[in-house]
Amino acid sequence: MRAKARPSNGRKPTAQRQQASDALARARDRVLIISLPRLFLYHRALEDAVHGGLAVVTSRVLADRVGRGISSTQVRKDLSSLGNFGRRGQGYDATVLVNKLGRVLGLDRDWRIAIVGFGYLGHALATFLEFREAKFHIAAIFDQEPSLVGTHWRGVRIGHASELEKILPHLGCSIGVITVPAAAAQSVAERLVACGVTALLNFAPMTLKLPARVTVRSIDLASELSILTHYLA
Amino acid sequence: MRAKARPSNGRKPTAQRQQASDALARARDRVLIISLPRLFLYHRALEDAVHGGLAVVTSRVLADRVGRGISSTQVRKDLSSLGNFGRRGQGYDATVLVNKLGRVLGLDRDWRIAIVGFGYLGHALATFLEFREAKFHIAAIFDQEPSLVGTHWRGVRIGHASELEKILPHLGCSIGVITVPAAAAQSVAERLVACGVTALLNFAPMTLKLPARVTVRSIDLASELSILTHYLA
DNA sequence: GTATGTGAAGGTGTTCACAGCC
DNA sequence: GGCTGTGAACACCTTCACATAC
Repeated sequence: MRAKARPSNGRKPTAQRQQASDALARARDRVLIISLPRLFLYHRALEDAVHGGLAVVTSRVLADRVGRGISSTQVRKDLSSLGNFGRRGQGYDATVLVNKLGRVLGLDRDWRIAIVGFGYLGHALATFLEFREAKFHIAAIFDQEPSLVGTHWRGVRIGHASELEKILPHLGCSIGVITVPAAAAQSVAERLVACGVTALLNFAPMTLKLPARVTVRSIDLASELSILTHYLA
Repeated sequence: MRAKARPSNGRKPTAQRQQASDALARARDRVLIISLPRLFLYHRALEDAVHGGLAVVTSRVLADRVGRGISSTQVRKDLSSLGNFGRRGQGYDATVLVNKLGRVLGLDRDWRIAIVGFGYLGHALATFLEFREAKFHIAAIFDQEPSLVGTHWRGVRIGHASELEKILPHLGCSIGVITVPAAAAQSVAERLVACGVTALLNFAPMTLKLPARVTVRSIDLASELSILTHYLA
């Protein structure tokens, strides 16, 4: 005979931790799981629509504006997970939707960002945010390069990487951007977290090992290219 | 994101043709569907392992090296889809695996890249590839900025964006990188495709509409940040 | 008629459990 | 003992179909 529904005892610590962190993540999300990138696309498309004078948008119009093979059904499913503010037979009030999505995505308030590594990539990100994303403010910049340290970028003094602990804790940055070489990334990440940063955007081509409470997004240029080459090969 | 296999030109939409094209698409994928980013991570981790002197690697070791919550089962499933070259009881020959993964990812040969838009971001990518990814060569660079045009970057002359059609077709670039403002991206993409580029890495914050035969990967910095802010909010 | 919202069905990716082999 | 390889179970996400509301 076979015992059923046996409680899983004495699991491996890694598996257990994984499960616990999954459960936590689930509880925090509740509403949305892997649909976040889509919600962001809806938000952007709706901003454009509002800007272009559209007051009401249907799921079909929104799907077409987003492109990327997203269906109107998908749009409705995603939106309905946030509540019911469409009007049947009419569509969605664009402004209401933008606001709702903005709130869900955390785009209804401003954010302070610390950039570590101010080479071309750090520069690119800073410039991009500065003139395109009003909600994100570069509040701190660090680098190791002596010729950079002490200079200013749009009023922000570039500090030496070693000054991180001295400067950062006072600035209320919740987001850190890591654009340093792979060898330095793990250490920089840990130091940022120690200074109160709880979300990281990592461009270093490696996996960061950090406490589960820290949210990390990694952008791996080599990975993206090799996905392209796979399809070319 | 993987586009759905859709017959690109409606020459003969018979059931037979549909089935054939599906089978073809399946045959091309067969091995890998959404696991490509993981395969790349395995490849990188294995390169490190080989570099560090490991000759044999188990699925567990590989999983731990990759991190990111990937299980050893996941590793085995992914690898087994490429064939059976593990030795039961022992593990995988690291060198054999690296080579196999390299072949699957198209990293067993060199690639020529055209960059359009040579601001900070274009510069960052070029520099990154130049000194870290030997397989990728910057073969062409374009920009609109008069002060840039005519100058050289590592021996590559920076051409004016309007010269694209004149210069690019002779260079055999299969990959294009778009780091221009959103307003110019669609047009640039179409022109690159017209010049024979069939894979694009797009940094412009918008959706490109292109023929299905073109593979596109989009990196959207604002999207990544807003995913972070969602978890912070 | 038109478009939303949603349970149910269908697909796809991940995890489990164990057979097979060293 | 150890580790791979894999069908089956499971969980998740997407699509379908249609009830619901304007």
